[in-house]
Amino acid sequence: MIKITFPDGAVKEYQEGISAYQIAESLSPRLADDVLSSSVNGKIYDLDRPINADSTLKLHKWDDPEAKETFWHSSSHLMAEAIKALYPNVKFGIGPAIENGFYYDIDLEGKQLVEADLKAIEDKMLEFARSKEKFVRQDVSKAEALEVFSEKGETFKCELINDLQDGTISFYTNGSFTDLCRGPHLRDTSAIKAVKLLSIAGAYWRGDEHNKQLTRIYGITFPKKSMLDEYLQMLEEAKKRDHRKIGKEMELFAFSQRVGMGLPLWLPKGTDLRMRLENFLRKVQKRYGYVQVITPHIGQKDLYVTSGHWAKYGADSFRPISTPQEGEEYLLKPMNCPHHCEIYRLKPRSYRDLPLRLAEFGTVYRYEQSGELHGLTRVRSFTQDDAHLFCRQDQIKEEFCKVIDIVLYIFKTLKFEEYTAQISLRDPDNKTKYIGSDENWAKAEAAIVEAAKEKGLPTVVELGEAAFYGPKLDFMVKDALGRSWQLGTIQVDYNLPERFDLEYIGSDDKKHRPVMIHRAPFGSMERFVAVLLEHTAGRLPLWLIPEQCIVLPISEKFNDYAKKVCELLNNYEIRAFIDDRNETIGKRIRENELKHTPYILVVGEKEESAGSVSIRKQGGESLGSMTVEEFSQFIKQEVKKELE
RNA sequence: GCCGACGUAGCUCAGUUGGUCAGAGCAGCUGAUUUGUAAUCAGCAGGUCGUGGGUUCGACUCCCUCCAUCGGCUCCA
Repeated sequence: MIKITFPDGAVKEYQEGISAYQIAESLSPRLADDVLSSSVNGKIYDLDRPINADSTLKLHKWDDPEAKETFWHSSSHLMAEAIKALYPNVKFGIGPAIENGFYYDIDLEGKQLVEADLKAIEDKMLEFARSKEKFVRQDVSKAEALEVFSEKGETFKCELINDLQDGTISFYTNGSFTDLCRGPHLRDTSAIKAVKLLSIAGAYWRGDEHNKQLTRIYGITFPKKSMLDEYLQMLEEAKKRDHRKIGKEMELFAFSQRVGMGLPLWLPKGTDLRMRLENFLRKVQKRYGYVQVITPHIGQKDLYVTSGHWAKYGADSFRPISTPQEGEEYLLKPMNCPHHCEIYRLKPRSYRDLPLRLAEFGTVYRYEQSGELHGLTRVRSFTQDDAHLFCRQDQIKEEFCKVIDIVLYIFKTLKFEEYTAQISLRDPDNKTKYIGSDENWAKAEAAIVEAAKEKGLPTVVELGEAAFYGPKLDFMVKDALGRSWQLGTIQVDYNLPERFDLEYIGSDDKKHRPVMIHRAPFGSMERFVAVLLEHTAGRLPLWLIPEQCIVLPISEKFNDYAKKVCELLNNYEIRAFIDDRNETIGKRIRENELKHTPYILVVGEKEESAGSVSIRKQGGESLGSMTVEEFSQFIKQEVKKELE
């Protein structure tokens, strides 16, 4: 007998070799129907795989991420089976579950697959799903695995097998399709009731563009048809929140082919919004002891040779700008740090001067490949809310904590409740690709981990994701379609101080090397505005929105009064506008509602004689009438509440 | 850059198997109307149907090139 411990702490005894599914059956037939996957001793485990020792057991139903992963992983095998049935000559790459669904990379041997072909694959998948094919696990030796797959001509699989440890290799078979796979999988295919293949894309084998490009098919499946319908509905809804659409509707920003791709044009309302965000951050930064600087948009090539960026990124950047003077070359600045380093170098610095916090809303230019550009989230010209903190080694953690405070204050004010903080550390197996001493790296990494822990951030640690010059902490937020975007970033840098030979005089009267911290709480103004628009679906908070209220005169007779109201409100620094078009009041209300204007002020005879405005809140709620002064006080209160 | 999708007025979209198919709504302009909380009425104007080739008696419709946009991949200081 073996002891099985359940998540609630209960312990039950079972026959050795019992499966998770049998245990579920013993608990309740209903549970056995719903359970899709299990974790044994914290590792995801096939429901039918025998359990041979005392273990902890967790049964996963659809709502658990583990269940979805198993479900979608099995679905990718089901898709592979269908594709193999329809196109027998294909070769397979990898086919994992992803956050929303799954994909499989396939070498179609020259055959072109277009979206119209997907329907046939979907139908085949459903056919196999209905025939309730078991997922059968088989442990194999490395030699055996290689033999099986090389016989089939599955060169990609053989490459994978070669990298695996003998004794850890397993196959899974569903129907006539056998795949190299660690598992786990569903018991059989019958749980997959709804299938949708979403798109075809090219993807390079092992993510390397020097390798062969395979065809990647993305899909998603559900245990119920209604869930698929809901999901597709959700995708439609998300499209409505696309910042590119909202930005166009609200006239915030635009692109022009003639100006150039990826070069955003900020329109008057967008500029207004952006400046308000910048001022908001300027105020916060001032409280935290930052000083503002302004540096040029170009710099001599030598500046970037010194910083090391020319060697590392020069080939993939905008080409140098040459001048009438022979041999003179300038680069569009791809970052602000080298300029700031030069400011640091202007005079001898004392340990008493540190930390020196230089901030700049610095516009930078980076050459992104054309296919990479995406609205405001990925552009070729953008403005970082940049700052560089020059500090002593022993100040790193405190400075880090303060930056985290700023980021959290911004997130709180703008109601970004869902974010993760990604700590990117060195790849411990490949330390050579990083600049800086082992000792310094270790110290910096420890400081970041401690600071994140102290601030209670929801963190994930990614090994090997660090920049070449230092570890970093990134704040990731999701857009309308669930894609993750990096916003705020904090990075330690031991490299630039070295390269620019930065120093300070310590209390010991000796020269020391300062540490540099790069940080940008918004990330970039462009990306931040994009994510903010998707997050709020264009319903920006009152303190930020370009048009806080709109004044509607009932008829032409009251245009003068409406103008007066508007001017008065503007004097109170309230962003009020007037809509005196020759349209019915009903139409003007409708259109301003559709624009999500927070307050609509209607003025007619009653209001003019009382010196008041009649207030309609966005959505239709009436707030009665107030004098112009009362209303301006009211708006100020509301704004104050938002910024608390 | 690569794989796939798409490209008709400023915007959102119709346009059946190639033959009055160049259309609608909104926006714009002109006029009427002077409005009390989600669409007043009438008229006018707007497009070499992304570009350049080709097939055809005839192409928005079929084929090819290129360009742009969109979904991915690679990359992201």
